[in-house]
Amino acid sequence: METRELRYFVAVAEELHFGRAAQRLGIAQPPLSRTIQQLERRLGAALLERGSRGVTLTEAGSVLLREGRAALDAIEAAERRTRRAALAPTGRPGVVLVTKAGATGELLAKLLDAYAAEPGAVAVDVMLCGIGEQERLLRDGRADVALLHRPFDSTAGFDTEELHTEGQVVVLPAGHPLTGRAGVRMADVAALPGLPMPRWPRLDGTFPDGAGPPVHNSTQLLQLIALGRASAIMPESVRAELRDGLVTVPVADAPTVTTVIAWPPHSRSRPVAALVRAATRL
Amino acid sequence: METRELRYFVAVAEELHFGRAAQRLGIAQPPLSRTIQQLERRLGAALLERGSRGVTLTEAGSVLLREGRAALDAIEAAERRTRRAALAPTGRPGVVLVTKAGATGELLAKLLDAYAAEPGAVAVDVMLCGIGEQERLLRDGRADVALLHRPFDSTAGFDTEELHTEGQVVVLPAGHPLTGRAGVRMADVAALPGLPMPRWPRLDGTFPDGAGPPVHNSTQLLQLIALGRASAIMPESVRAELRDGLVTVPVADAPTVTTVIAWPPHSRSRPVAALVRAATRL
DNA sequence: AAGCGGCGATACCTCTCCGGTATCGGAGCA
DNA sequence: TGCTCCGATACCGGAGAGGTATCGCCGCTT
Repeated sequence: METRELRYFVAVAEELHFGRAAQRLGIAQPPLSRTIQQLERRLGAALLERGSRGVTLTEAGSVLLREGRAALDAIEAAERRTRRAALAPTGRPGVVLVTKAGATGELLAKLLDAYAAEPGAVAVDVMLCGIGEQERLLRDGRADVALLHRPFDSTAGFDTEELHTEGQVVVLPAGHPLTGRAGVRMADVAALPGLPMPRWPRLDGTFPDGAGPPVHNSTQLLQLIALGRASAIMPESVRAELRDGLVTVPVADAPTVTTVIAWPPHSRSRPVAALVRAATRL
Repeated sequence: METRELRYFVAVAEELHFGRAAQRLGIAQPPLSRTIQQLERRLGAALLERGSRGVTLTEAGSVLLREGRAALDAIEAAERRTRRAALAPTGRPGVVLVTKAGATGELLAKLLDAYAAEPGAVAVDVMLCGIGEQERLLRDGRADVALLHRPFDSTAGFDTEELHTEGQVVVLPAGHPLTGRAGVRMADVAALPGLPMPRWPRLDGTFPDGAGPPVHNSTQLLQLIALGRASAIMPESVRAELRDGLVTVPVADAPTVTTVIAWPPHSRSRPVAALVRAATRL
């Protein structure tokens, strides 16, 4: 199977429309139709059901969509990492570390310091990204290593080491009645009147239904809380970056949050290994 | 990057010789040279150092070899799993489970029974293979799920669930002096006079250096032990399949062996998920 | 029922590029 | 100074990728 065929199929499977897929690929529709037919013939499998009511995926088609995306990511990763390896004139390509903006501020600083002190340390580019983007960046080779937070981020398919585990706190506007309490439970804060939990965007950019305000990053969120429009359950370490007007109360039965360092299993290059070693020693 | 280019590069990188690589690929040498040059130009990276003393990999080349192999495996896996999904006329493709021959006999039987009792269970093809082959089969799509044994097998890049943990025992010929002991330590059995530890083949089929007899499977090994030519440290569960003339003694400080069920992270098809669920309920 | 629009398949052409053969050029070696 | 080994280059023929024009089918409209 050629990369081109796979790219074409994924486009059609995502659009479920040959014309639009062709446009997206920057080619005409007939060669696309022909390529997909060829692919189906070579695989000996019907991938698409062409009804008059548009195109649908067969069972085999949805398997190929899932697996094909992963394969295309792997190819893209190979390409990008090779390019980066070649850029480094000294034979020591830099490492790209990705983490969520606003999280792990202190831990990250300590990690970078600890690694930089090692003999043979190479440059570490820090990349900050939004919620849920890290996995994709790690998978397609734009990043080499990531700091993830379980259970929010999925670590499926990566090697990981646990770095830090912490409880969660509820963040409230100063002066809220619960503020005086030494600790609360999930049930106490699940539906505070007038202070709904915020909604975070999904990977495709849309928001789930619900009462809470949509937010894109933790700065927005903290501001909304200070304004008395929301409350949120967050890892303890947000305390370090709290502004005036915000108070935290520990939530006894909230799931604990574990910060892990993650990397693609095949890419255990020397710099990544050293970075992981430095991290586990913190 | 096209699959063809990647396949060609991997062949050359493995052979370190354009002529032999071309032969292996079934093409002539000139188109191969040309394709590699094109790939290098498009990547903007020198992949191979052409010296008069043969070909060597550059830093970027070894990155592409590592990543490229993974990518090719992913493509092969996509192809195979799609073909298999299409073969099943009922919309319920069978699942291929792979495990080492001679291991996990009882556990496997229980797992298959438990899964078969589930509603909507599909056919499970059991594949038995040699040491260290499972990971490759899982990665390139010939298998969907595997029973692995940590710490012997690497689970890098797979999702896993632990099923069973057990200690290890030393297997000795009946009548050996240590036989009467209730337990021993690693130091006691590390170098028994006349009973060396066997040597298992590496992935490439060669054997490490050492005194012990080379063996390919546990039947051979147990026979050699019965003949008084070797001893071995193995998981407790071998007791179930011991023949006459063999005795086991627990080894207190041997690392414990964990049987895990593993699957590729992207391939969480419904049948695989059901199989994993059945396994964790055992 | 006839007409129309949307969409994928087909027909046919062009040109790129893949693979083959023949040959070159440089490095080691006798 | 040849000889050999090996990768690069030159050049050619054919498969195939992509383009345009058009067909055929289905559903909707009037």
